[in-house]
Amino acid sequence: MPELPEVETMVRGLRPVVCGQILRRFEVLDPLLFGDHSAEEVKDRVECRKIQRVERRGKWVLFELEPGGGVIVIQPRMTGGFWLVAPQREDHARLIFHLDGSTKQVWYCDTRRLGRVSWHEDLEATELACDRSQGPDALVIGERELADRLKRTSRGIKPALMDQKVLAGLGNIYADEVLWRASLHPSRRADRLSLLEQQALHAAIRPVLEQAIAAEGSSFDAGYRTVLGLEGGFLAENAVHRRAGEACKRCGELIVKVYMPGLIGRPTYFCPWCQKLKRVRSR
DNA sequence: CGGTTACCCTGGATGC
DNA sequence: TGCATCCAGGGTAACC
Repeated sequence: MPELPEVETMVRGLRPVVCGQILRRFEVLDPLLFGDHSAEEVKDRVECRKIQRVERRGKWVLFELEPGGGVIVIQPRMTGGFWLVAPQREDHARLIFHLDGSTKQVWYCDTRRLGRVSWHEDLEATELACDRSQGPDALVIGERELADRLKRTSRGIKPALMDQKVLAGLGNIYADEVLWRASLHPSRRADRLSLLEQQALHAAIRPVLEQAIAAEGSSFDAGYRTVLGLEGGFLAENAVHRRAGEACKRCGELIVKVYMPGLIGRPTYFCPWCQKLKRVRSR
């Protein structure tokens, strides 16, 4: 479910309600979600501490507690999400943050239970953990840095963009949208883009993500919702993802859906006219 | 080492 | 209706 725009939307929704509040009780309904530190251990450290800030790094949510409380890091992965209102499916609730404020509790729900919860002693340790599995955030990365990182892999440009160690935040939906905007075929080799193509690619990332954030992310089926239970609107205005058979907004060619090697079980959508794999030789 | 796949999970949609 | 199969916003361990 959540890629960068969805997680950013969650964080923006959580901040005004959660920041400055004491985390009275950290109720753990599903201890399977925890990593190095057990649920009990985390409870001991975070309960009765003030939540100072809520931040996003790539697709991760960071709850920074007052000194001594460390940092709770939640990776929603495919189906994790936060609810300020009672969740649609209360049986999918995995955590409950009990607070003092007018919003008494914040639910964390995760249908498929693929999400993970970790805890780190302080900001420094959190930073290290983030850097170990994530590259620069997609909203922050510079053109040169992106180009340098793409030069280091011979994979297709789409799997490279989805690799969180290359840059953090893009997933299946927004990789498709960024590549369409930059007019690049998803199977182009990441290390063989021209300078112009590198520039076009970098220039496409921010506008796509910002438009998606403005729309509060992408919802379909029973998946992602905002913290208030609302659907994100981006898939009503996007270019290619989940639009197989529709006309390309740029050239009118029909959007296709393919499964590319290296991306198991994840469909790719693109415009075969705008996003050509090979240059057509003119004669 | 880098690239690819197998697998972790569950529920809704689709097909027979 | 009932049951099997497929599908899905992610990430990582294990394999070649």
